[in-house]
Amino acid sequence: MDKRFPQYDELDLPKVAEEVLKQWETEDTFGQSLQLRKNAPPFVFYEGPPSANGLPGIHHVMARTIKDIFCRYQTQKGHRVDRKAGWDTHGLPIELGVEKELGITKEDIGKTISIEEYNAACKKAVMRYTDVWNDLTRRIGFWLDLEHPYVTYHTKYIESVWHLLKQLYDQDLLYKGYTIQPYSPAAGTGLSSHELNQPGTYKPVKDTSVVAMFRVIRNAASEFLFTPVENGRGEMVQWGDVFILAWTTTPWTLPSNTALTVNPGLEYVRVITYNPYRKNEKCTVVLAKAALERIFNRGWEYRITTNMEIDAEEDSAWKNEGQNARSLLWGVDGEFYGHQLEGVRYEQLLPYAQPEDGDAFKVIAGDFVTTEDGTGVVHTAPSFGADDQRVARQHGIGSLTLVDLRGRFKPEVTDFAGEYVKAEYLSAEEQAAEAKKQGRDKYLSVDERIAIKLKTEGRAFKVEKYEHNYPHCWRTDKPVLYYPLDSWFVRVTAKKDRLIALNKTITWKPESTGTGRFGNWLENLQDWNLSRSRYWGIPLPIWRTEDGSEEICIGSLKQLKEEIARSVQAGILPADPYAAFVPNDMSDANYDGIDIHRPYVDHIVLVSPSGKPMRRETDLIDVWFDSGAMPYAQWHYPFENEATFKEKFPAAFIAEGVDQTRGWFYTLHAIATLTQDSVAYQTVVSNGLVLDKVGQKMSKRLGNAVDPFKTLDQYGADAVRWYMISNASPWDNLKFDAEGITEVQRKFFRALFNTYTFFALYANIDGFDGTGEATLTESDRWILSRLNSVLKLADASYADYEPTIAARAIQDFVVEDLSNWYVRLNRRRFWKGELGADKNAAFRTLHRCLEVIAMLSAPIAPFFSDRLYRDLKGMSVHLSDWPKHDESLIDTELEQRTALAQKLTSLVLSIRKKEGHRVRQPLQKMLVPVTDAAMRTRLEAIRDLVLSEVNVKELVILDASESKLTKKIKPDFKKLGARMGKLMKSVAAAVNAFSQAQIAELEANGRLKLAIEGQEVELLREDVEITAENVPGLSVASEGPLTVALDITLTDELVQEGIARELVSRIQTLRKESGFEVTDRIQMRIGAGADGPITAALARFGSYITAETLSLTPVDQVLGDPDGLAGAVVHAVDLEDGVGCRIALSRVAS
RNA sequence: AGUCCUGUAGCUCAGCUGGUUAGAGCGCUACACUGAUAAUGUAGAGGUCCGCAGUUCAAAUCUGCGCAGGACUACCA
Repeated sequence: MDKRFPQYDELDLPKVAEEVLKQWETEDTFGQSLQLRKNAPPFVFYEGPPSANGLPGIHHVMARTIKDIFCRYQTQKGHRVDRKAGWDTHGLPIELGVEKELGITKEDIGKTISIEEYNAACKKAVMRYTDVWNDLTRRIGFWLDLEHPYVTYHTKYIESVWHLLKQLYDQDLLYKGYTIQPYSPAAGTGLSSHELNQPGTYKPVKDTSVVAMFRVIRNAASEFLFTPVENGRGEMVQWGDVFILAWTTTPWTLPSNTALTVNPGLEYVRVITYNPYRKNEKCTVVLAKAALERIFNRGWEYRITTNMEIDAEEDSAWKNEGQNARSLLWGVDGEFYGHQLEGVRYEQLLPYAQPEDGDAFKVIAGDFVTTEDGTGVVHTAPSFGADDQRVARQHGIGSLTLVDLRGRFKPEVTDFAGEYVKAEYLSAEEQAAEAKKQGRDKYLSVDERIAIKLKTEGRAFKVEKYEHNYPHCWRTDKPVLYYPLDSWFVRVTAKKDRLIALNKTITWKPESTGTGRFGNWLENLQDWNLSRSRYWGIPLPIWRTEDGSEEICIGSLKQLKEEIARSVQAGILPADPYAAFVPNDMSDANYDGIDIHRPYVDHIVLVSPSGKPMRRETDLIDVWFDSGAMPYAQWHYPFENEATFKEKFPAAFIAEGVDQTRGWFYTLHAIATLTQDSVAYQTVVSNGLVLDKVGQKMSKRLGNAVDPFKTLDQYGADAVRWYMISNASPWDNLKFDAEGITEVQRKFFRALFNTYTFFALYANIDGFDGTGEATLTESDRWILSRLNSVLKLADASYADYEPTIAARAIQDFVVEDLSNWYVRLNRRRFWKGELGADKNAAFRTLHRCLEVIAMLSAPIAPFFSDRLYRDLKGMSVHLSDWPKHDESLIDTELEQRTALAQKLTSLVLSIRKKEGHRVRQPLQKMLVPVTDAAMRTRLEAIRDLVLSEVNVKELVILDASESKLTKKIKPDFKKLGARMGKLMKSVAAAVNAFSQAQIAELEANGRLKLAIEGQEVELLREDVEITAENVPGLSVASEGPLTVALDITLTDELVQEGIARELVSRIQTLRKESGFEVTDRIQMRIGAGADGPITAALARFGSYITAETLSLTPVDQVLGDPDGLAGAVVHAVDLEDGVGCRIALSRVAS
């Protein structure tokens, strides 16, 4: 037999994927698909570069699947979709990984290991897992040009980045500033705000918080705080020293305090009380009125001033228990506004050092001060807070920076010199060692010891643990400090309006990420801190004279060479270290011949216009700038490929995880806006997280991470991809459950595979070749109509970046419509009789369905659909053109009609079930009452279909209006509600209570007047739904408006036919069990009692039985002694209770 | 603390331009079917549609306030 259509024994998706992958590689199918669209309009996709120093996880399968889907879809739609791979190769994660491997810290770099060696190690480390990544990319079927990736450490890439920086510089969008920045002492670098905004950086921590007491110096400005008070004995006394209360959660910054900030517009109060940690020591404290309750909240007792002294003396409990006492006496004595406190001076709290760059220790005003927390007075340490620094600068206040870059106190802080300011910077062992030194069981943090010191000195009013969220370094997990640093910034705030306006033109999937998360981010934009004090990254191309008066930003290697030449000429640089480089030679060899990373680029000293030496600013740039520069740098634009760049900018589509919102999505957007005044991408899909099956984040620590390779091995890429896409929208988090993949495999892929196998089996037998006359039946037209509806929906969904809708529609079609309905109903047409117009129609229809489904599924399941398409059409589906949907083939009426047939069928089957009649037992008739002509027409059309489905001989259509059926009436709320309004409830109640007579009247007249709540309302026939509820005397089932009655009377003839069918079924099973081919002819003999039901059935339906079973035995010889049939095997068969026979079968040699 | 997303059957998800029996698949139970068969059909059990209030004749659907989970934002002294 000619096997035009390959047949398979079983479905093995991983094997299919492997084989198809091999085919792709030998045929270069990807290359062909690009070649095919060489001159087609481009669809531009940007691949976000992964960092190859870590292993890929299952979430990468998700992200890459999404990217692949739309690239494949657009290719099928006739676009040229180039996909250049890329690698993100610089940055902190890589450096920290290398440090760990080499067992060094940042301090060692340049000492125990040269920068050269260190960077070489980074370069090696970063590409370590490229093979693993490439393997994953291939195995999940993500088509990407892995042969020509862009790599961010290549000289060409860096040159493009320099060019971008120069553009920013020339627009005055790059500046150097001394600012307070988030700084990670553990990583040894400042952090940009978007690094701080990585998921999980803000964590709840319990810090020691202190309300410190700053002693006011008495002078003219503060005199009003020193007013004497009456002490209860009629004497006017000075109530102890006067203190300003200020709260902090970072006691380690107190030694660096240089000012106190109050809100000039807020009300403050003077409170007379006692020091909570010093028994019976009077004091006067100043704080915001609104903070009173919070500070004096421990059941501390409020007393009017005059009796306080006496009460305090009498209250021995208070005297002895101090802070633990039930009550602390206090009284408000004087109110004033914050601005009155301005200029008040106080004694330095912890006098370890004096600021040299300005005034200090006085009260200043700042609008940012609130009373939501603390005392309404902000302890101000200009070095460790952005607000602090700004307000201090405004008031000429100096600063103290008593902490070094590793997060340790400087020597001046004698009590704590050299100690880390955060306990988290010490390992458990170090903490234990420190505890020993301290002579304690447990290590006490600097914060805790400062609090103790203040308590003993009588300068603490309140010490509490305070839980709040604090930012942590995204790489080291250690707390961040705010620290004054010199850095270079991109002035993105200057273009804030453009950034916002351009964002509004971007299509975000889902929309809320763009308007909410990203939109809000842009609204609160901060300048982009570009500096990183590290080694492995793109060096900042700015050279400066020592005094900073002259500087130059280099935008190309050519320019650098020219400047070097000038410097050499001026005698500043002995020789050109890049002498080998030839400007304007764009060959890779020329570019790869030099290295412009540190330390090489650091050795270059340029000459300023006035002849002074200029050295490079030592910082690197933020790696996020690297990846944000990929639209330009991947093409070495503007030095090469200008046309290519222009054609491929901006991208039509990008996709990454939501975690990139403030990462890559932002840097792409910022750089494009600032340098091109354009978006970098028109559509962005941000996918959600992949969680484990109970909804927890996957992590190595929890051991619930899923290995992508094992998953692919086990299920094949198609099933994994299909599962991920069909289960939930990409932007919803996916609870990854392997059982879901199994289900997809079983339902969708097996149904599709079985359908194809079925087709191939009979198409091969009949030698179907797609030609010949074809007369489409109603069900052919139906499935083609459904197919076109699905095609239309899938097309629109893919175009709208809604792959889940497409996947579900395709899957439903395959499983329900095609496999469970069309193929099941039409089975006989495929194997019965010779190849003719009808059979041809069946083959063609099924072939078309499979072919289109292969094309629709190709973006999501690229391997299996390619195999399917190749088997059907002999070419790769990925080289095919997306099918056009044919509106004329969509027949809604037909689809509805078939839906009606399906519903009717299911109703009849449910009656059979209820009455205990199996489907093989034919029944005489079914009755369906109808209410209108349209319904009657529909029923006529599906009559044969339904009858054969449910094995009933006759369908009687009853006219519901005339018969004596019991009726049911239901108001149409949508129609009536609008008209009846408030009366609706009563109307509904009245309608539901209608008698059969009333229903009949409404049906007859078309209208009925009702009295509802004293008003007359008119009910029209269209306002209600009238359905038949019952057919007296018959077994009935109904669903909604549809009712079916089944006549279950059995005649002898019906019983015999049932037995005949039963026999056919048994014989077919026996044929199969005996290993006969579907086309084999047989001889048969049946032994049964002479006057039993089987004999009667054989007498009447013998020829039917022999025809169905391909039996050559003459009908009148079938009944006989089974043992008499030569070479046959005899089987005993029970048809139903008490009815049995013996059957002999033998194959006739063909 | 604020913003956004999510909350529907044991599980995964539809439905959500308001309309009266809230659906599917999986899983479970029972029965049936058998020329695709590790498939399929029918039936059953399983729901305070997260809670409360409001708008409305009518709310899973719209509004407000909560609760839970997640993501994000924040210099929070």
